[in-house]
Amino acid sequence: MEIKFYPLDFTYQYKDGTTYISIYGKTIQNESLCIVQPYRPFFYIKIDNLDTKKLAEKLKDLQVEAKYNPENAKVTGHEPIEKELLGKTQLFWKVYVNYPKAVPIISREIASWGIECYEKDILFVHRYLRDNNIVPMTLTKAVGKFNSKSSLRVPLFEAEKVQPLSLDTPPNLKILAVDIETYAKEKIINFDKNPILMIALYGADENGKEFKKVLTWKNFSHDSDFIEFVSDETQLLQQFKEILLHFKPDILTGYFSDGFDLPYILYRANKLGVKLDLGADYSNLQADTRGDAQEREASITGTLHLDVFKFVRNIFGKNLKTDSYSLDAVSEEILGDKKKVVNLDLLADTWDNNVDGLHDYCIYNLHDAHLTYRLCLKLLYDMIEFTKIVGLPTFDVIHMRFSKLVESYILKRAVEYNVIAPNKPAGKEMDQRMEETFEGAFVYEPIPGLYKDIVVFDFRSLYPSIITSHNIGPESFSCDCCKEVGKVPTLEQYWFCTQDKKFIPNVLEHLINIRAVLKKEIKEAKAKGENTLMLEARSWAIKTLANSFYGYLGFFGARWYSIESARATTAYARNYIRTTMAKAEEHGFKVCYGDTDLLFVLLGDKTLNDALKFQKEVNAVLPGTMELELENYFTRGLFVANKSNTKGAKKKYALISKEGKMKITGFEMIRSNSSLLAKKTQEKVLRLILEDHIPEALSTLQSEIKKLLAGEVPLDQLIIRTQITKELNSYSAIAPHVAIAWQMVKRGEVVSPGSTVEYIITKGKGLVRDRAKIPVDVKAGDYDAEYYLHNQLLPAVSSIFLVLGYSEEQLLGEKKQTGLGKFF
DNA sequence: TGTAAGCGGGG
DNA sequence: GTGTACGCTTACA
Repeated sequence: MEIKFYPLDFTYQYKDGTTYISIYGKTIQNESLCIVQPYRPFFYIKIDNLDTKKLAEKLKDLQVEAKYNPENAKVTGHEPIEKELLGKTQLFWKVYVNYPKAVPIISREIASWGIECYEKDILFVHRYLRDNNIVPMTLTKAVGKFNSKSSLRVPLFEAEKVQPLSLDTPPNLKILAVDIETYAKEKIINFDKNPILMIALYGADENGKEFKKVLTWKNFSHDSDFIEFVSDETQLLQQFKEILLHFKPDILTGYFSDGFDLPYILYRANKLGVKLDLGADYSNLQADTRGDAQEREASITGTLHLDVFKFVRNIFGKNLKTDSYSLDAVSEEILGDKKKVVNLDLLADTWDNNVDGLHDYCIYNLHDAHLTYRLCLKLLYDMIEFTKIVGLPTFDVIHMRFSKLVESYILKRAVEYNVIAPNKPAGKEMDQRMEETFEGAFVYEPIPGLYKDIVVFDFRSLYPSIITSHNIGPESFSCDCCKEVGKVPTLEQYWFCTQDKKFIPNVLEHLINIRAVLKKEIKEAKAKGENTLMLEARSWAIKTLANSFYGYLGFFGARWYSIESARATTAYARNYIRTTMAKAEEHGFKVCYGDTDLLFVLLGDKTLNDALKFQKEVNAVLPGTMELELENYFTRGLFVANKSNTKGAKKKYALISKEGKMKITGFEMIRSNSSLLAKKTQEKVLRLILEDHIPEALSTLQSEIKKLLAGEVPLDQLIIRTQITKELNSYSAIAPHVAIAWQMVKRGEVVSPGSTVEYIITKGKGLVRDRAKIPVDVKAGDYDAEYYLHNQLLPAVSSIFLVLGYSEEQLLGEKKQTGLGKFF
């Protein structure tokens, strides 16, 4: 018979001389099951001029003792095969062994004979998926029969054939989020000493019905329908297990559940003798309780465990503004919702002495689970799209950094290209690679000033398009045929083949092509008013992956490492931006700025049409997929000088479009630790200047100064926020924010690293830190105007006015204006 | 100025 | 798990 299903989670086992892949998934009828199929472990060896007869004999007799394994490691067969390694087609043997763990054992032995072994460290499940082109999360077909004697928690299907059907993904997955609260008197997390006090679960069943629950083991009066009391911690864990087995989530999610919640649950369960055999095969919850918490992984066979934090840290965080990946910060940015505010330091005391106070903590606990659930739901599209491109289990994908994602994608494509993967570096080679460096992008030093009529061009996907257009990669480097014609500009000892398109640039080009198709689809779907979230997630996934190829080629741990390729890519990029600048000048344009792939051109007495003509001319000679795009036209742009000297600051400018939209880059005063007064004034002033109202900008600033000095600025505009980054007593210098933190501690509040303190600098004499006060204690007007003027307001705007010819003294009205307010 | 340790997340 | 293994900041010689 034939079944259609979506694969979610994978494992393998060895039984009676055969290794079976287990695929846990859901059928299109929404039923969970396990599909098993035999698959043989193997790796490759290079057969240069070896005596193959002798080698075959040796392999046949080879047997390596293997402790803790089902049997001694043996070779079970071999077959010759032609494959390409780093651009050269050569003869290899595919060597089969008796079980997956025999691969490293046997290959190590063969390597000691001086024979090169390849693909000996590719995970068995990954190997199976790639060789059979099976993509997790997508519609798949299996042919075989059900085994009525399944010893699993789900039906067992024995497959003769498993094959992909389409890229359709499961329509409804049951997600359950988990979050725990633990007893903690000190800051240190101690699995052994401190019990779990409550466990929150939030999810939705297949009908979309909300499920919410907080389990806890102390009674108190309350009116919440989601709280369930149990007798003790043992029962808490027991009930957690019952709920999981009853709810049967397809996806179990958590926030840092790999490193905290699940390891903690497992540790306590082991200590209290609760068996957490939650796996579909009755295997135990697997979680590391020791070692580096950041690198831990937790899993339940048959259930897809997704730690949202891991996905954010490794992959999604790049396009978030926040640089903290705490649940609070990430939820706020993605969901617009924050954690509930409770004092966790008081939880242990509340637990011991004031049970009625526990209700707030239960609400807090549930809310964390709810946030996690919503984050998982929101990010699931993105996780699935990476799964589909890379072709590996979602669990594995979210644990990968970009280098590994790129490599996994290349490895998948290597199967169809009949390419053998180069080995990972080890020992000396690794050390050597780590020392190799390469020059980055070119940034033009702007002349400080206010400019008008700026046209911004950018090279679309610069690095990927250079790699594909110039055939850059380890296989095409230093070929025999193109020494004269394939030279890299400014790096002439390097050349790349101009004859055949090689593997790496081919793979990347394919990625770029599917994105181009996708972009069209998105446009069409949008025109029809259709939901494009999934397509956009896919497009984003492909773009980020494509953009990572360049970094991958220069990454020391890469199989397809090629520092020359990375160097050539940036050399080409620098050359393109420079020659394009020169060409703009030839066309009579003045260039005011350029950075990596961006080019800022002044129209001067020319028209937008002239600029388009220039663009067309540039594009006419650009090779391959390279393209210069017109990004935008800005009516005004401001470039300021560095603080320490008069040179133009790089990566720091403000632009305004015809529609009045501002684009501000790099002005570091726009930071969370600046007061609202500084932020708002800076923005107002910038806008006025860019809108060509320089006198008004000046008068606005001066009236703000006047208000400030007169004590009329509202206190909420003067609050300064600074983060406490370490334990208070480890600060050697007592800055104002540390002084404030101590004040708060004296009042019984707890200030832990990571928390932000707020303060206002008040009037008076002496040290600034002694005059820092908690905002609620400050009376209106009781602020140190001079401090705010010189430490907040002026630093935010002085570099801006300096460009226009106004010194600080002039801003303060101490000197007459000598500035020119000139245009360039 | 260079290398080692330590943190991130979580209560 | 056919093991690894990130990247930045801070501490100290």
